Amino acid sequence: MISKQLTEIYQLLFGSFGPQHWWPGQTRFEIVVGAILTQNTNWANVEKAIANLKSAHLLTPEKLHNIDVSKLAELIRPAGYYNIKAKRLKNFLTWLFNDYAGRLANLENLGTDRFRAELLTVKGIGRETADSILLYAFDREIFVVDAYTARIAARHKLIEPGAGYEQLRELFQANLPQDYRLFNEYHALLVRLGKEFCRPKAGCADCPLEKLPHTLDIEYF
DNA sequence: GACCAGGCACATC
DNA sequence: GATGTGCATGGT
Repeated sequence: MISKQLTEIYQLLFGSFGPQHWWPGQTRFEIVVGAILTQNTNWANVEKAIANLKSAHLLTPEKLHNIDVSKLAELIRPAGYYNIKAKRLKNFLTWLFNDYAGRLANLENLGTDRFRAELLTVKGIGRETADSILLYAFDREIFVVDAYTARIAARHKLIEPGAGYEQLRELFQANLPQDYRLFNEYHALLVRLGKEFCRPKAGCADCPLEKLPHTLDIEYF
């Protein structure tokens, strides 16, 4: 059974790495901003951008909604793709202010399906970003899929090669206990594993999943 | 200097 | 629906 394999993987990862304390962010808004800034970008660079926003005392929906997009772009420059990401942050804020009075708390009333669908209408918020916001900022039972998740699932033959985002999300989401704390920790552990053992040029020596069935010659993407 | 990093939108077939 | 491209910084 898939659920048994997923549970075994989780136990091996947690036993080896321990709790990852995700999401690394002080406030719900900081989590949302981080989710957008980390798109295809190393987290260390995102931290620099967020530090800039904090230093300028701009890390609130009101402040970011009101500052000039070019000023915002300059502040988040270390995160890379800074022009497009500044627009994406603005798109989120425009939606938040137009439809929800600029208050994240007003989003709490949304059912998860509706919430996800609405996030996906914002240009610049795709599936992974939406799901990260839902899980890590709003404690919704949505499993976040990223490049590491896909690599690891492929490497351990949990899913057919070529599976898409929704199939991967379904794999984890439907075969685990419905607990946002578990989804939170599991995804964080997969990223930890991916960074250390399941990336180009990384070896499998001392990988916590070394003894599980796997293949080395997978395509990275 | 090449390669990579917790994606996404858009064009094109 | 699948595939290709632009977007950009900072670490290895």
